[in-house]
Amino acid sequence: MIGFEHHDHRACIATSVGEAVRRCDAEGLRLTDVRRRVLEILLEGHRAMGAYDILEVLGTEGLGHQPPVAYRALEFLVANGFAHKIERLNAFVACVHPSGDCAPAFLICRGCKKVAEAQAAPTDGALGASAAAAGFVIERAVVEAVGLCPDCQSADAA
Amino acid sequence: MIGFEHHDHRACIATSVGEAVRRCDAEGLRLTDVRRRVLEILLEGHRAMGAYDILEVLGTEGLGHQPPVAYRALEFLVANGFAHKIERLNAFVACVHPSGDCAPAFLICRGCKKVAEAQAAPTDGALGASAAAAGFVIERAVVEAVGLCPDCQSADAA
DNA sequence: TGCAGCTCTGTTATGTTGTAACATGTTGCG
DNA sequence: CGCAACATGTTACAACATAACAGAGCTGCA
Repeated sequence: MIGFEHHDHRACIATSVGEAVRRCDAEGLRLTDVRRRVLEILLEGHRAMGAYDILEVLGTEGLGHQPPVAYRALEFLVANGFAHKIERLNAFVACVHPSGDCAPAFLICRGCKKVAEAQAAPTDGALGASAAAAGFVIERAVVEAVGLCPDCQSADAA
Repeated sequence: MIGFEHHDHRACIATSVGEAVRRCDAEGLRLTDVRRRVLEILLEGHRAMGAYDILEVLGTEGLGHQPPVAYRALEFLVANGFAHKIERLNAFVACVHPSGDCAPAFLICRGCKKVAEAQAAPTDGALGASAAAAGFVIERAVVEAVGLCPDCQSADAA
């Protein structure tokens, strides 16, 4: 899992964007300026960002001032596994996994809004058993846990 | 789990409302007309309903025409465990458990919008382990799985 | 009884998030 | 080139949610 530990952001962004470029190339996807820039913005923030937050940044760079610009780029990124939507926050985060297929679980810090992405296998365990018993077929599942990250626990205690 | 099987709705509603009345009484909570009616509306629908759907019903009954009326009642119900919010749908469902404290997981049918509520223990298993490893303290977690219920699988196949 | 404090309700207005629809570029390919 | 497919720009609006304040009604207490 990529978590709350501090790390080299610059390198993290470069690596992730590089991966995205490579995968788009391999799969015939078009990582255009806007899409790439939105991915970078998400990676730079390394936290959940609203579509309008992103749009504001795009605006200052002359890459579009209207909501659909941001939403379309985000739709592309989410559809292709480069980013995820955090329903609870109406916000988006970059995916931390190079591969395209993941069943993410999120740890959302209510203090600093940072989001860590863990891997979950929600269809295993109690939920999968319940679903199977009910005859329900799970296609996608999201897990969103709210709590406090180590930094914010310290701040809270202080 | 309460799932997609057909059942006696009337009895289901009466039981749930009765439970709510009893618990509010015991805990000094005020289940007012609006709040009680909203709970009934959710139970009658037995599916995820938007705040504005509920407001529309309230409106025809002279119980308020403005968004805050519905949102306030829903806030009360959610805060006290009588209902849950489905983030993915921006919608609400009645809780099917008599007790006040549950860690719900939802099976959301993308065909008919019905929602089944299962119990999950998200803090166990892989997610709990990841969180512990990162030093993250989980306070609440929601699990929302999207798929097809048995009825809609049949309809899909047809 | 009266009134002080609280909770709940009613209402206006507005903020936030997300899309439909259509016009205009841009790219790749025969 | 000329077409088809995809991407972007723009307008307008729909859907979801809340801030802020006014008034009604209960509760407890002197």
